[in-house]
Amino acid sequence: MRRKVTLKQIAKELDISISTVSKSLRDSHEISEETRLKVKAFAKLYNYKPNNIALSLKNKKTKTIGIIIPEIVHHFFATVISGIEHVANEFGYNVIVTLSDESFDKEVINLEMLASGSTDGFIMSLSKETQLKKDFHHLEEVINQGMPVVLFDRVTNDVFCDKVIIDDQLAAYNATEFFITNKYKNIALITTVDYVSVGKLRTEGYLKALADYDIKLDENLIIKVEDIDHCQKQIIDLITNNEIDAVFAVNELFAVTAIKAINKIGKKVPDDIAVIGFTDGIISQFSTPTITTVSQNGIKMGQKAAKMLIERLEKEEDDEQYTTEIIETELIFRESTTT
Amino acid sequence: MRRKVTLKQIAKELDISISTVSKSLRDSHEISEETRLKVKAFAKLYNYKPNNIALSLKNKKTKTIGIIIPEIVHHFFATVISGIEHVANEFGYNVIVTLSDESFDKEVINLEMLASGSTDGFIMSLSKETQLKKDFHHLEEVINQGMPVVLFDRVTNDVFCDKVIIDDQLAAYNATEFFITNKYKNIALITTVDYVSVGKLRTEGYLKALADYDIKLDENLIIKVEDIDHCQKQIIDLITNNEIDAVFAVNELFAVTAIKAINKIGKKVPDDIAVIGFTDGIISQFSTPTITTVSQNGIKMGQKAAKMLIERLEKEEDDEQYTTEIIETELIFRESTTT
DNA sequence: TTACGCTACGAAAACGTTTTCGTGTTGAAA
DNA sequence: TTTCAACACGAAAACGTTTTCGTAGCGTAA
Repeated sequence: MRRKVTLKQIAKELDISISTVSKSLRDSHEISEETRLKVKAFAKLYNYKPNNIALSLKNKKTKTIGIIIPEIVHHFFATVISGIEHVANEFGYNVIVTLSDESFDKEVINLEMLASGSTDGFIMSLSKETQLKKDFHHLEEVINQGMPVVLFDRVTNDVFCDKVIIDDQLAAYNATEFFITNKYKNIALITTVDYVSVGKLRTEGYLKALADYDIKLDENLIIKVEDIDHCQKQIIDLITNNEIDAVFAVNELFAVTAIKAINKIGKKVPDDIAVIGFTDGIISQFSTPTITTVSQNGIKMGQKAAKMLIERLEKEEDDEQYTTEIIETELIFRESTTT
Repeated sequence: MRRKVTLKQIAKELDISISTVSKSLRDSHEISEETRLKVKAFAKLYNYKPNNIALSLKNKKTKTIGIIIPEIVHHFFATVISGIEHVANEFGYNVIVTLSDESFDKEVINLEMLASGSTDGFIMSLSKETQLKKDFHHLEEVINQGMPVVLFDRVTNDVFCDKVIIDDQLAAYNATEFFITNKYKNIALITTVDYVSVGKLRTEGYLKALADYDIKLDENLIIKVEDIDHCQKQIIDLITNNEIDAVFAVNELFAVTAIKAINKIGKKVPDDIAVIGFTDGIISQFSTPTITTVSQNGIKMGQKAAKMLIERLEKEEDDEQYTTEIIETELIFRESTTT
């Protein structure tokens, strides 16, 4: 077993000082060509690589980005990570991923762990519980310590930092508007409880579209799902007990569940009831019928977030000018709607 | 902006030595109660947290696990990460994730980056290109340097280390056997090219089942997909040009694509043609019909891999006894088959 | 001969910890 | 009064780098 070789060992072996070795490897002009080449040859032979930890300690930079998200087993978040990772890699950064499991406490613990020197900055999406509690002290703390934070998707106005979001309200508005202008009149909404920021915004978009087109709001056509794992009954009730011709769901899962419910009562998608979902994930692409959906482009969100963070990390003066980047969405038409 | 406070600053502020501060915080009996409490109060006030980097340097341990996988936008890998992350967290480890994008070079680069002090060990699944090239020097290198590696799912016999796999061959055998014993005779196989280790094993399981039950092998019923993004035509050809009553697909995507192809030519799943897939992911759960599939349990794989790695990390003497853990699979029956 | 300026290298500090060892002070036992 | 242990603390090394500064040796110009 050949342990990693250090500058000290090379120095000892070559009977020169550590400084000389370091300088040689960094091509300092202070060192004679002869020594320089000798050191480099030796280093190459022994496959010397500078120790990242030592470098981090010295430079007070880890070249590492901390990602804290509610969960990873969720296509959207996976795509965001993918986007972040690629940009990070390009700029010589690594990413360290932790999951909050939608828990406030875990989010705090993970944040504090990583903030103790492990990362240079954070890219986060808030846990449901955090959004519910509206407690952002942990974020303010790290920001106050000079660590940049970029929030994406599930963000809050109460924290001052860079953000990357989509215009959830507009996207929902557009989807609803599509239904309206295509003569659908009884448009149901399957959304989340209001404390989930994106759910609330999407609900608002739906409401605004109805209002703008003078369509009377029927509260019975709106359901707010609390527990995503047990949404089925709620959705079946909605479909069976109301005369509807269109469903707008604020995520894929609700959309596909709605479609299955519609099939179950003997109606057809899209002929009897049309469906639009949110998030262009695996389900939308492969369900039968494939689902018309609002594309969220997690990759692009991740890339943008990473770029914003790295840019802030690499410029020395910290300006307090925070920006909120809006990633454009588009309606992707598939089989669950007709035009 | 209140920067992170260090031992040195506390020492200076309290006019005592760094050692005393450190010992106080670690509840050393060497320190008088008075001093100890004073220091602790001060540390709490200023929210002192030991710097991870400094600790890593001193202890020669990072408490970090490196994960290198082909891609993250893939439900199975996401579940494995989830499993790893939770176990890691439980034991006080963080995980740092990098993606090889199925590229040998990126796998090597990432491995070397992280091996330079950033992590204590690795959990990996090999990239396709690596499996094709059969070049594992990078792995041998880090193992040789004393860093434990645990390979999962896409592994190789050429590297000596701990491994976590499922019995791909047996799982495929069982799926095929299910078809056979239920009177299906013309069983098609949609698999990958042979250099993907798991694809090859699953193919072997299929072949073995046919052989054991004296079913004549029809080469036309087997297709090996090279490019997963353009498998559609191949699959449609298979379905249209052959008299088949069952399809075994080595992943979800192939399975759902087959189902869509079957529907397109006017046949029904499962009545005309039954389908079994592999990997119990989102697609299998939400496609219409839902897909009978071999459950791979990525969570459990991740957990097991993390436990094996951490166990090796935490015991000082390194035995050279490597084990290969086999995670049991099960056939999950859904709507794409009848019994 | 003296003075000076290069060249080529080494010593040491710094990053933030932990830990070993040394030591001054105190109190009690002889 | 002397001796010794116990107590409470500090100095310093170590982890692996980079970088600043100091300097020995040498050649050259005055």
